[in-house]
Amino acid sequence: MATIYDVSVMAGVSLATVSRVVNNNAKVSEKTRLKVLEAMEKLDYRPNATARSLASNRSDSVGVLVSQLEGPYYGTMMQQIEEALRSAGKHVIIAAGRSDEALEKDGVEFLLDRGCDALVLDVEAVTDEYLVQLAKGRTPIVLINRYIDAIQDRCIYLDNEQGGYLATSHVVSLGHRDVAYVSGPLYKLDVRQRIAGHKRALAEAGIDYDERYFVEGDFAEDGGAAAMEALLERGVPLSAVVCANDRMASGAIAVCLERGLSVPGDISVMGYDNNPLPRYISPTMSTISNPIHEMGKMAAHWVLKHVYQVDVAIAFEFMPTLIPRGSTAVKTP
Amino acid sequence: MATIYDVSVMAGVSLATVSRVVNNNAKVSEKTRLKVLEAMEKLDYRPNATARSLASNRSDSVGVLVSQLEGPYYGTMMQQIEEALRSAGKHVIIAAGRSDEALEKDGVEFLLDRGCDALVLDVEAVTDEYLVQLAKGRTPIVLINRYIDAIQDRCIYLDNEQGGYLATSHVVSLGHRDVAYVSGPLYKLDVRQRIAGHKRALAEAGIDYDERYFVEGDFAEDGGAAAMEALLERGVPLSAVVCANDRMASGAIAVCLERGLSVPGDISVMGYDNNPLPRYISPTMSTISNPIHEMGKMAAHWVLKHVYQVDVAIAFEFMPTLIPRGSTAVKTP
DNA sequence: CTGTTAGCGCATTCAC
DNA sequence: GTGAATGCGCTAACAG
Repeated sequence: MATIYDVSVMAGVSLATVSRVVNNNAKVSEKTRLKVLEAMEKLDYRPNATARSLASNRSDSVGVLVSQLEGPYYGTMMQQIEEALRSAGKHVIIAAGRSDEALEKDGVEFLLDRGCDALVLDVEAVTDEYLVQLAKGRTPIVLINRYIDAIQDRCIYLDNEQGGYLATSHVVSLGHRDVAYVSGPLYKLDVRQRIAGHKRALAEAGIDYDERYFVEGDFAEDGGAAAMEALLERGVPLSAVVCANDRMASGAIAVCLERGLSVPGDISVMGYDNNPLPRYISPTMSTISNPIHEMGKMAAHWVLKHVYQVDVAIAFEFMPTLIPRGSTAVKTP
Repeated sequence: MATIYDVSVMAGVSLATVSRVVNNNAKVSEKTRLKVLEAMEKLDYRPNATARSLASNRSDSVGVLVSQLEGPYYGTMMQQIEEALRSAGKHVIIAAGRSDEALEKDGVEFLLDRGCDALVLDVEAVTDEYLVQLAKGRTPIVLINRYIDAIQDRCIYLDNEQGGYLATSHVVSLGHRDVAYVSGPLYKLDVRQRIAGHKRALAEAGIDYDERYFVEGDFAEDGGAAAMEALLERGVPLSAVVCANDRMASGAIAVCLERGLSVPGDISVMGYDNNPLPRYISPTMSTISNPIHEMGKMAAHWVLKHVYQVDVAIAFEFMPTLIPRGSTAVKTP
């Protein structure tokens, strides 16, 4: 592997001059520049990113920490981030936190130690306090899917309260009053926000909140199925079930159909996230859009703007929208 | 940020000694070790990975290049790789190649320049020759989903020919003889291998291969729908359609149902990959298992074994299996 | 068992 | 416009 020194020798110039033409950040006469370029070419010289990083204290790479890599959710986000960054010559180092506080912190430290120029975090287990503290450090961070007042200028988030509100008010507006809610794990902030929106929609319709209509799920299809079964066991009248994500809604619908209940004839079911599902599925899923890819892209733009001085516009808050489809319908008497 | 020097001063030892206790790779008296650990603790010392990498010529990170990050396919693979590597204290740097030769090469060079200890590649646009050459370099590489004879000891792959064979022989064994095939993009090697298996199954059943029963698709749902429509337009008798992946099979089924054709009553449809699909979908998808997560894990193990001297067993070839479900049935007269 | 010394490959003052 | 010198933080011989 040729080094900058080899190039300088072949070009008959100093090492500093080679560095200048490589980085194109100082005046170099056209003549010597050409000599250097020729030598670089001949030696197939490629700068050593590690050495450059050590000397300059920049790495041209940004760390991304997500809670998991699989599923329809993070893949599209990662794709957007990688794409936006790579097209600006920056690169991505990935770590997965698995919704575990220790693992998330470990991931952050790893990315920090690797000398990332910035961190994009989609984390849920660490505390606000930790993140606020982290934000004071030398490495800029930007949060996806999380709003913290003290560092709101680094938060790219979805208005989940509004999303929860939209979902429930949709079924309420169809005439449903016996509306159950299948939430995600309660330790997650966005889950609690969606619940708050759900409650607001109920209150607005003058419907009392009733614990018997609530089940905590796990965001997985089987969990949605189990939740649906639990609700049916409870023997309370039920005409609509709002789920905190599409996967649980799928499980809930499956249980209904298996028990001979028609969806949406007997029970309306709402999802959340707008996951891609096969087009021939029946019923199609009424859901709430979750523009996660937009947020990923925006997080990348935030980094480009604040760390690499690229001139791009930034939006912080994203609004969910209702996508009514076939799994919800007007309440029949 | 405290450096190793700060620690050595506070502990009253030399810089080399600190390095020894950090790396735990040489005898240090228990007494001085404790002094050092205490100083590290007090200063909240964390080694600078970049400097360490430059000095030692190792980075404890491995590069992973995939053609895309989104979709059900690569997420689960990435997850397995990250998990296996992280639990061994190694880390993952990701790049996406987007099935473009230039981008794939660019990704490889980036990962190489970052000083990755090894590369895991799931690439399709670069030539065998390029990869063989790359394998001769100083950085070990391992290939997923690609078999190259000259470097077979670095290939983790699925027997796609066999998968293609299984898919088609399944419907043939159900009595179908008018069997269409919707392939993926022909420039992809695994696509051609699946086709070869398809042809073998036909030949074995004494069915002549007929171009009118072949459509090149794009691995996307809409492409599968378009392919199905094209097949129906052709006006040839049709009793089964074998698709090169589940997503296209979904599109194909959608078109059948929209046209009032029953699946599998009128037409049997086969998928490939065994993607997760909602449990309430009807018909359920007959498919071929593609143990991509296993292959991801194995690639990580390969790296652990050959680069980091961890003692693990390696399997190179993975066999697809038939998963018959509801979208295929015995041919009715 | 411990300290000294020399780089790893490059960016970045400073002189000239 | 160009070169010489210094150091980024750490590892790895080599002595002792």
